[in-house]
Amino acid sequence: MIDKTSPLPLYYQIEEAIKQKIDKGEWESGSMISSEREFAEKYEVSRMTVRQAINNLVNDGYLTRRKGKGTFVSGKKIEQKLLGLTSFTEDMKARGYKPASKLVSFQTIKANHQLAKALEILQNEEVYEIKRVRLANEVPMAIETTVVPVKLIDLKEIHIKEGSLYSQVENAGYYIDFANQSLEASIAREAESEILEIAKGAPVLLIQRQTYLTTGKPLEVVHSVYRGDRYKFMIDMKR
Amino acid sequence: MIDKTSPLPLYYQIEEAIKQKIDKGEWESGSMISSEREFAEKYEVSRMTVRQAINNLVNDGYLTRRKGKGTFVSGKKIEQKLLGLTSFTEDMKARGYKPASKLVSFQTIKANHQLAKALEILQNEEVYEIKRVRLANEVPMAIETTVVPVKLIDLKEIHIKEGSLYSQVENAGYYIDFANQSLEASIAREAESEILEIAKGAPVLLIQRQTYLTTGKPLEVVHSVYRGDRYKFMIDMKR
DNA sequence: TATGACTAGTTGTCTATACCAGTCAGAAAA
DNA sequence: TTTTCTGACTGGTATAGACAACTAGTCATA
Repeated sequence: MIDKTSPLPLYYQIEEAIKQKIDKGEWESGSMISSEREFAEKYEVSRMTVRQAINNLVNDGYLTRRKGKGTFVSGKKIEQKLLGLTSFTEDMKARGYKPASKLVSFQTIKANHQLAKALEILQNEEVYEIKRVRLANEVPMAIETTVVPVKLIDLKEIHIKEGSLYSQVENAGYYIDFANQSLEASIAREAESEILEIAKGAPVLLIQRQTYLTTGKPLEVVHSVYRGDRYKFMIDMKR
Repeated sequence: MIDKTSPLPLYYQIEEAIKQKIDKGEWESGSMISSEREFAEKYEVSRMTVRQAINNLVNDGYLTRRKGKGTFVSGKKIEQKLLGLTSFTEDMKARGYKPASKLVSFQTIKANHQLAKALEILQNEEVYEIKRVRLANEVPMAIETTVVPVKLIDLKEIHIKEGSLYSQVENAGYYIDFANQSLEASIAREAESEILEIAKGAPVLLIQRQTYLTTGKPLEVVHSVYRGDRYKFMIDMKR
């Protein structure tokens, strides 16, 4: 299992062994792996060597440590990777604007055909629809609509107002598996142009994101409309 | 300098101390920092503790280790980060389209005021202007215009046709320091609409990138126009 | 029935030490 | 003078052990 005579470092061999188990799906997202001491005993190496292997996997996003509890297989994170493009709050702060988010509406509606298909639920099933306006220095910059199936999770408006949807999802025991996102230029429709205070037909950026859970089911569909005249996506590569 | 009675871990205090020196510019890119053993002696901690601090900074991209030589303040990376958004070729392949790039023109022109300012050269100085059309399955998807000061590097058309500008830049002994990129929705102008085979006034995505060398001078200005109706930026987050 | 103390388990931090593996400059040998 | 070797430096790997901080369950007690 581990070859002590190999020129490959021990920690690296352990790292690969663990990574394989995860990639093959033998160890599922959210499940606890052996403790550091157990690994050390099993592979007949010191605990620090096991820690080095695990550290690398934590850095690569494969594992998550919880002090006092253990080490767990990560749900695949999207937040960091999306950040560069979609974390409006961070983005605005970095540019010296005051970001704000206004909850426009929070309601349960019945899924139409398109939504039902995207979320893999039946037509007319209930979904939460969360509409927010994103502001920079009080100026509306984008409309963001998030849709989540009701049967998946019990959402409270109060929590939406302050915290992250994703933390509520993890509390409910779900883990995000992957997401895909698309971005395209388009033209403002009437309802959007009013909220964004731009002319109908003005250029806008559409961003759509679909997020999937480890269960294989979709968690959410997010639809964002950014005004094209004021909002520039800036991506700084300064380190 | 380091407070051994503080509840903050020692490695963390060291980490912050080093990070500060770098952020403040006291330690320049490419310069060597003290060896691990020197830090250990200076802060009166064990070498392993210093290593933990340095490890974190290496993971964050602040430092680079070179076995047998020392630990150095990193140059800032861009290519990987740009990839997700701008490597048209990879992007198209991943989606199963056949990407192609057609060189429309390669010429030296005199910089106008705006270009001169962006590239930090004098007005009317010579610059290379490289215009390409990006195709997917023979359909034009984007126009890309790259402008580089002539005095910076000796570019050959033949090399532009096949290889990367960046490899030529590194061959000439220049290194990219950082870049910034902006992305916005806009409307196609006449010249663009013709090449992209869309209507004048149709929505397009504008992407602008400015790249800087470690010398502090700008290397290039890249201006891209993507058609909004056909091109979607897809960003997959599958790990 | 609650509450609090204890305990066994986890990861987190830190030490002191050892040897390995590159790098480079200067001393020694050719 | 040129080449080779050696030694002193660098980071890389690995050990064994200690104690701290945190979690969750058990068990005795009020």
